[in-house]
Amino acid sequence: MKSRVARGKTWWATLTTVSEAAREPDEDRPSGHPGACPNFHAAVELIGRKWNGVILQQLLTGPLRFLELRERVPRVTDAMLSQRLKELEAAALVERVVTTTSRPVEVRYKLTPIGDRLAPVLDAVAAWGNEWAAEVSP
Amino acid sequence: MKSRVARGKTWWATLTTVSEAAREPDEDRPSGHPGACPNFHAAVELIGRKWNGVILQQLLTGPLRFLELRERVPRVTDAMLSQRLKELEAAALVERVVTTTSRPVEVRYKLTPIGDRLAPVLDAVAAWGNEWAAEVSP
DNA sequence: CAGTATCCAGTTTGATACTG
DNA sequence: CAGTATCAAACTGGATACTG
Repeated sequence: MKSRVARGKTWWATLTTVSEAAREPDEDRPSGHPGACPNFHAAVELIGRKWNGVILQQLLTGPLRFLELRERVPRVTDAMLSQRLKELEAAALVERVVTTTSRPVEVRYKLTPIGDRLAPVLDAVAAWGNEWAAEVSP
Repeated sequence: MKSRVARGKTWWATLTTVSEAAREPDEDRPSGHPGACPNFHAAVELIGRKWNGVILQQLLTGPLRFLELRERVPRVTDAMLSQRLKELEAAALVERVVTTTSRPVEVRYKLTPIGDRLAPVLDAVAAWGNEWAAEVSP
């Protein structure tokens, strides 16, 4: 296998760029009404993808190594975490930084600037999540 | 088949309540560090679930009927939309209102109060989504 | 440590057709 | 209109074992 970012063939892996998502057909709505914004659509499904929200939330606290991340994300497996990190890297939200080339290597995952700007978004989700929880289980 | 909310057996359909989600094991993190908040985890994956984000966004503009919703949510199918609406109803975000009992019946889906409070959250996601799109495709 | 490869069961989706 | 039934195909996630 050649490239990183290969196996994670997912809904959006079929799009190479966000701009493609932006061109997301959306056809079949002949005239008028607004319909959903493709950017929103892509964004919400990316961060809501299983594990991604939690991974991102943890990285918001600072760069983490693979194992650190794994122990902070409850039931995730190596394979899942690895795949999700590749997807997030491809989406330009996360950067993979090799700290040491001497073996064993040290790798850190850190948010990119745009990834970092997710902070208020995830905070808003977390805040709502608590209200929701309080609502549903009084 | 008896109950509404039956077929959509999904990750979180295995939890009956949000409070159960809150008790989500999270075990295996013996001591210390914060780890992810289960409320956040559940919330982000619920709204990020395929179609849910867009459905919710559309309902934020006001109550909609089944077909209105379907035409506003790009590629969704009847079956998917129906299933998602049942899940959102079970999650207490959406309320199903039967407007007319005379045939053909008229049904409207509207957000509950807690569902309505998602507005700022989804706005934040949308705003970020646009920044992200601009970033990735300049 | 930081992953990858493989296998595979279980879910999720999508098409299509049909009902009250 | 507002869905449900059914079936096949696609994708996902998890376990296990292995590498540099």
